[in-house]
Amino acid sequence: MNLGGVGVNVEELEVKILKALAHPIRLKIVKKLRNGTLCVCDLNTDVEFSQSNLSQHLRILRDADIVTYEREGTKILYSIKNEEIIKLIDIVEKIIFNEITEMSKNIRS
Amino acid sequence: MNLGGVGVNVEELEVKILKALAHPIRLKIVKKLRNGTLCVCDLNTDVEFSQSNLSQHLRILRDADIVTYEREGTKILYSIKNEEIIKLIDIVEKIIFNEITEMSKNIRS
DNA sequence: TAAGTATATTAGAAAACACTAATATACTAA
DNA sequence: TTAGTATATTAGTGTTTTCTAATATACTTA
Repeated sequence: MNLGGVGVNVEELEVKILKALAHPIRLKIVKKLRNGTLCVCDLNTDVEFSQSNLSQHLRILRDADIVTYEREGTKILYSIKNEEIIKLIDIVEKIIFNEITEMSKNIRS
Repeated sequence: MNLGGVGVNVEELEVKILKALAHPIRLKIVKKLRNGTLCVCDLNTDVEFSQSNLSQHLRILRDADIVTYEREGTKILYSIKNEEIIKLIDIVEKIIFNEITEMSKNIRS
């Protein structure tokens, strides 16, 4: 695809989205944002990751156009940029839910 | 989630699916399989990747439960295990399509 | 059984990614 | 202007992923 003289590789962008979501911390961040806007400080309540680390993951999500942010006073508020992202995650959850349900059937039989 | 004494980490499985799809070659493989079953030899027509490399990527897709395979004579036929996977990819495509459409609007204005 | 075809596995080197610690930036309030 | 709070960036190191080349396995057919 080529728009206005700017070469764009669709597959590359698709992979970028998937890659950005394919990390436990980043997936957790996006899931938290599913319920609405949060500031970095809210996201940072997790002990699992350091502030620096969180910030780096947020950058990857920004670069992949998965989240946007805006300043509000001293805080930075993050939100999911695109409703479709939520659908994507919902589907992944559904896939795993079905998989586990299937597994449990096999275990019991 | 804990089923039948087997500890299962949902998030981990979700990440595994996303990770498996988050590679240009693997995404291409899955897209080819979207239209139906193919043998490794069909997938291997691409010059982009070697036989060995293809085989390794197929393994990753199998491990993530994205594809299944069955032998038919001398060939191995691969197919997508789960219809939901197709929906997932369709959504990723849609996200990028919208993104690019939006981009092109901004370029022209 | 031997040779051929299709596919998988292994080993090892190069590239990409992720984390920690330290430092920088950008606001706000005193 | 100074100090304080919130967030981002950088550098460096350890870990994971990816690729290539070589080899192994599993069928089939002569």
